[in-house]
Amino acid sequence: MRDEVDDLVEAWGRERGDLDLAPVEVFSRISRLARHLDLARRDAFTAHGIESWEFDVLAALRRAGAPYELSPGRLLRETLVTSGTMTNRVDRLTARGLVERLPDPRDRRGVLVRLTLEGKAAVDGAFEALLAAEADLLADLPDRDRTKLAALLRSLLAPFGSPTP
Amino acid sequence: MRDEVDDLVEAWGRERGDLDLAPVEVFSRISRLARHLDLARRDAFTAHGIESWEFDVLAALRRAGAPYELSPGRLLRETLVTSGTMTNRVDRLTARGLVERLPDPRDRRGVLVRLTLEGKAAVDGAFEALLAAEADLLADLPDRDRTKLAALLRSLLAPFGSPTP
DNA sequence: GGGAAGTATCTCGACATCAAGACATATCAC
DNA sequence: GTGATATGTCTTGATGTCGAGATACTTCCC
Repeated sequence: MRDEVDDLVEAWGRERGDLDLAPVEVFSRISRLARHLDLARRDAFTAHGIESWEFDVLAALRRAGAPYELSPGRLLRETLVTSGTMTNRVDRLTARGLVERLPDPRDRRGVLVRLTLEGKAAVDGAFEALLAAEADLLADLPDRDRTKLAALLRSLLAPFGSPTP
Repeated sequence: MRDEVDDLVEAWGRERGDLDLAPVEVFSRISRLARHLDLARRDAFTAHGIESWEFDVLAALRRAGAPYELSPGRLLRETLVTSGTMTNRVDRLTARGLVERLPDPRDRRGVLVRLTLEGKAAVDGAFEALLAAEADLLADLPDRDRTKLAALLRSLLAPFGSPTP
């Protein structure tokens, strides 16, 4: 089975036969898969009326467990966006009634963002749809290969370290 | 070795133990690796004075082979951006002297974008830097594992088909 | 306690991208 | 040939993100 990257590597090989293109075989595929996944995610979510950036925020709150509250600072570290962006996102999610802002009782500088019941329902539905769509993409891969793939990816990802201190 | 996604899966497992999280083990790692790679790319390129979007365009021209010419339409299919974006990018690359616009001799609606000598030097230097940076990330992975990883990724990517008709 | 430094959040301006439409030229059917 | 449709590129307006700065509160140290 041939893929887009085989073409890419072939073209580079013609032009720069002097270089070792082995890294491209791995990383180009990862980048391209990530792009296709973004589109698949988008599709899965629009069926549930939410967008990818909304899912990112709601999912972080959902994973935190009851009472589904996190500070904006924690949220921006989880989702890797800047503070200005997070303010904007929380504004829009509040307007849609999926989250609400509360004063932080332990720090009067701070705020807590809390999932509403409606937000919890939305993120749970969207997550199930996402898992279903992703499971489809893995349908042809034997369990054994899937496990091996996850392990190899882990060994590449682990050195980057966790972004949540 | 533990990675960010192990934490992620653990958190989801606590909250939604009813779901099969196997797809997350694969696709979350791919998405996160892609993000880290973007940053690594950015670093490798800034040392050579160009930005990631510039590399995407210049590399497409470079891979095409001499005389390093492609139409804007072809470029936007290669780089997956819209036509407005490509117009803007070619404008800026032209201003920097890395590419030039020529009328297409075979179609008077059309234009050809051609790499300048300066552009060719820039993209070649940047590509070598990128390969070096990526090779570093693979340093701890035995050749055999790297090959296996590339093959598994290919089997996921192939069904998406080639974007260049 | 009082002042300095640190932390948390929000505001504002700049910018790259997208989506839709405008315009010019090519291609096809008759 | 002529008209209708398709194609290729550029323009325009809206939007989301980033980065830097502003503001408010807390914490640390003397």
